[in-house]
Amino acid sequence: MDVKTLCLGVLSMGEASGYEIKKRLEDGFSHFYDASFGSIYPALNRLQQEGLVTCAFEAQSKRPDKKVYALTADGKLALVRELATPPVEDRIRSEFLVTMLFADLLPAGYVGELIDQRIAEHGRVLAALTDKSCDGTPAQRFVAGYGEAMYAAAIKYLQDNRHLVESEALLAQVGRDREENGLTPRGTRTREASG
Amino acid sequence: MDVKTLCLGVLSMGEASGYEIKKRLEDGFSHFYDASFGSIYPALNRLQQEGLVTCAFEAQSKRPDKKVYALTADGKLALVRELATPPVEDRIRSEFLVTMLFADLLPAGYVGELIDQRIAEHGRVLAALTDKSCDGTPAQRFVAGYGEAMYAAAIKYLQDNRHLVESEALLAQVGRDREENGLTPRGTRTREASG
DNA sequence: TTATCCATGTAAGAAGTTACATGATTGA
DNA sequence: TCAATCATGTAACTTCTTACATGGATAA
Repeated sequence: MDVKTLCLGVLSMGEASGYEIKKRLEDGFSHFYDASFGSIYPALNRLQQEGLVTCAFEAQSKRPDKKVYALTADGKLALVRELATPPVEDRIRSEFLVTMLFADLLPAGYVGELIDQRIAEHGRVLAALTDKSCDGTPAQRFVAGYGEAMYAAAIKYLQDNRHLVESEALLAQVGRDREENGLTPRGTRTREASG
Repeated sequence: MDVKTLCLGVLSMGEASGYEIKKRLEDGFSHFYDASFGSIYPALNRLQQEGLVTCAFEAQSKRPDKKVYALTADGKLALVRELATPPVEDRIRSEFLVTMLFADLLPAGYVGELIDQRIAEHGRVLAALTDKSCDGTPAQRFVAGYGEAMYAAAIKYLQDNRHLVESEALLAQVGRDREENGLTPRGTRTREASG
């Protein structure tokens, strides 16, 4: 699955311009898939070449001209075929969690700030999703609700367990343990060699 | 943050070869960040050129030779500097959720199977994480626990709400609604134009 | 005997992001 | 007056994945 499929999907809910596709991805998709203009516009052009979408040029006064795309029968087929291939596993890339994993290398206050920010940001997204999960098709509510459940669980977990990465005393101890075990710059290696 | 930083991070917990770094990422990181050999080996070579890691060659009998990397003082500094820059938002790419969003284009039975598989797979990962969240540093338990919380919430949500994307009657209705609104192949556009 | 583990590396390519170019309109 | 919205597109670049090359040891 790639940006082309994503465009086909958005278009299956109604015709749209590239710009509008991006907007619709932002509010409704953005927590589990995203794409930039730099990938959407080329994708739409390729899709048109392949006959999977049609394009209607619309001149507008007071606004830049628009190219409104719509699915063709072939396009809908291609979308269904794509959707019928088993989805690959979720790919998640969380710099936040990497940072938390090495929290003992950072000032506890900074770690606390990061968690505060994260809770606040998740709260905002959660509120936005809660609005959305009331209307739309059942499938749209399902997906919005999924996001809600995830963000709510994340907030709760962070609140209940932040002490694990914020406790200064603990962190200092871990720091000392590390000195003893792993981080000597060189030369002291034993074990593991010459098996 | 990139694979180089990830390598520095793993090495901050103890020296390792490229192969071992990959293994350690797989069990402990893989649910929120991953990297392939094709990115790890070049990363380690660059890191060595930059003086952020040292490399000890270890000849092994009965096994291929090994290159064991260890952080230098500069490397640890670089890691801390990286970790101190605010993490970018999580990037999540879920083909599963995209598929769910367009579930009405697919046979309900197939959608049900996908959900069953997802619940089973999440259950496996959850069990693996539960083992891990008992030991390790507090930070490691924090991150493993975060994963646990997410997978548990996902499983519960799927069980409680799968009817939203599996109900045949509803889906058929949505399908008909779509015919009427969006998917006419071309020409019928009104609204939205010439604003 | 077949597959998997160990172990490193390169090269080609996919897929996407960022930054830029262009420019009127509108709201703060 | 400054920023944001609308609107499309290209080019350079980054980053990572996949596939390949190599090959002994071991477990099923």
